Amino acid sequence: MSRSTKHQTRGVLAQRSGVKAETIRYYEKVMLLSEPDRNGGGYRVYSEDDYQRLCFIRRCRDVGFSLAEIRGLLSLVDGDQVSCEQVKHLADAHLADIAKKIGDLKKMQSTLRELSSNCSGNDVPHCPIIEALQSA
Amino acid sequence: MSRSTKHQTRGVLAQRSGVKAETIRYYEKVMLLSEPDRNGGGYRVYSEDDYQRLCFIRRCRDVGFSLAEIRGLLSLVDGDQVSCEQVKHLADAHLADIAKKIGDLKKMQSTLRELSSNCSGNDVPHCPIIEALQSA
DNA sequence: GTTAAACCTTGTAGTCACTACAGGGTCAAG
DNA sequence: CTTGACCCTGTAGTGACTACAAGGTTTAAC
Repeated sequence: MSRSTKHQTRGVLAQRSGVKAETIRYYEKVMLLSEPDRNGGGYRVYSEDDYQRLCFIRRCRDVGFSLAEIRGLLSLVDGDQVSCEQVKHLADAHLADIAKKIGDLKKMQSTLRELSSNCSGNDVPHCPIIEALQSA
Repeated sequence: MSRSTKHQTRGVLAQRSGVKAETIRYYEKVMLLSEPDRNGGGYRVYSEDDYQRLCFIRRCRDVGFSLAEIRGLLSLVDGDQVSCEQVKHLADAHLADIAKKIGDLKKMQSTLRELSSNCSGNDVPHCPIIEALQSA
């Protein structure tokens, strides 16, 4: 471990990882990240391993995993007990979640599009969108 | 107003509207619903107008409007100043939101699907999903 | 050497839209 | 008259942050 990799403050880690500095503190609080070392002034000092772990978390968030799901994935990684079976199960469950959310949003979209298409957008007192919502 | 329409307790309103009883109390707290009359024992007693308003709110929620957006729509309705212009603007802004959310979810979906397709799901120690998330 | 900016520290409170109690009071049926 | 289903209040919890306030540290410039 070179000296430079231990010189990362929270802000540097934030910039490199794309995770906001305050969010890093939050991840520490909810124990996704372990408590880092401190320098003389009490500043957090992060290692390259911390950086890797944070990037893993960010990528998981990017594909929509919840922090609870990420905790599960991390415990598999941490325990050296990574089996495809469990990971694929988590991923596929999450894919089902995503599909459901997309379905729900598409339903909203088509309903609202239909309402909107009946509405001229002119400055008239009777709005078909409102009327539909009032008595659908 | 007949006697029966003034006899609705919170539970009855909940059942009829499909909004949970606790949620009705919450809507009163955040002032989407005005404070209803009370009976001798202090129970809330709702009118048919309250029912209509609650259904309007529920339909708005069904198409994904936030409570803030609904507040905007309700103030237009309450003020008798419903112009298509403003309503359509709100609806179209919300449609843009929905479209963005669908886009984001689809991106997650395709990324995660690709990861998942590389994973056999067998009980082996190296999982390509995890490896991809660790070093993408 | 000092000073100012830019960073960091802590704890706490706010966001959104509910949901879930605890600890009581009221009402309707039998 | 008792039982059970409903209702009342206030408060705290959810998820995943975000935004302070009130201070301490570091670093760069002058």
